[in-house]
Amino acid sequence: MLKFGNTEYQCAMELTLDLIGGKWKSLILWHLGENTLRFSELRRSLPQVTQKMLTQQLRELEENGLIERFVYRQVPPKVEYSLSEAGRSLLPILATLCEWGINFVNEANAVKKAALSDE
Amino acid sequence: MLKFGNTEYQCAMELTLDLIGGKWKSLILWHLGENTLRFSELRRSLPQVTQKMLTQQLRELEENGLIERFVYRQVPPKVEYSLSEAGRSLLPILATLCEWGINFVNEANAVKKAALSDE
DNA sequence: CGGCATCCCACGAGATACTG
DNA sequence: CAGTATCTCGTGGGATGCCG
Repeated sequence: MLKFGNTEYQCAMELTLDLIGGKWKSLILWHLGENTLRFSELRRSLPQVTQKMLTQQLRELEENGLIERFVYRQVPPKVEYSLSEAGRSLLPILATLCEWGINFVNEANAVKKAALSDE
Repeated sequence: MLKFGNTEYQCAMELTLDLIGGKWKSLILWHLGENTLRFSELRRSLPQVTQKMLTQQLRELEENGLIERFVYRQVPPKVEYSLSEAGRSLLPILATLCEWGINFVNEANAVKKAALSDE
């Protein structure tokens, strides 16, 4: 039995999904990568995500200590986001996941092509 | 640019999320693991997921070739689910993800305890 | 520029009932 | 037992407008 915050989890996968399973979270983490990005840059690199959703997911990621938020006290405002150390430790795993995905579709497409040329 | 089915993806992470990013998908895959489970067994191991949701996610996983579904033609019906080869190839990555999650909360809790004893 | 606050709708998902 | 089908409701999330 695992505990984090005020929630208890039956298994580690549930816990992990709460951390990075949000609709856009892993995509955000992945796009941040080793970079530090301004809010507007992040928006541009994730056009599918609305501003509201992006803000919301960023807040949750920050709360859980996966990313860091740095506010420049100036006008006009400037806010930068970057991965925390914990966030960075996740990057290699996300990279593996991506490779797996690419591999998976490549094989799937290869199988389909072979089937077509059989007809 | 990647293509799978009739969808095009800007980046591999998007593609991967479409495959396993569904609300319960990775949890289902993880619980299946090396086992073959009947529908009812799966339900019992995932009490948070309603029957409707479970069926739906299973269908999508099957469509994408991540799991296999075997129907025994008998009354009462019996249906078994197991990971496909592609699905099994994902298991090690999910395991790493779990470890990361455990590690993450352990460190977070340790930090919190240290802070408390400082007061 | 980087947000909240508000309004509002669509659809995700639960509950229930029925079937091969 | 392992599903579909139907109805329903709550809320996730889009659109818009305002603020430091």
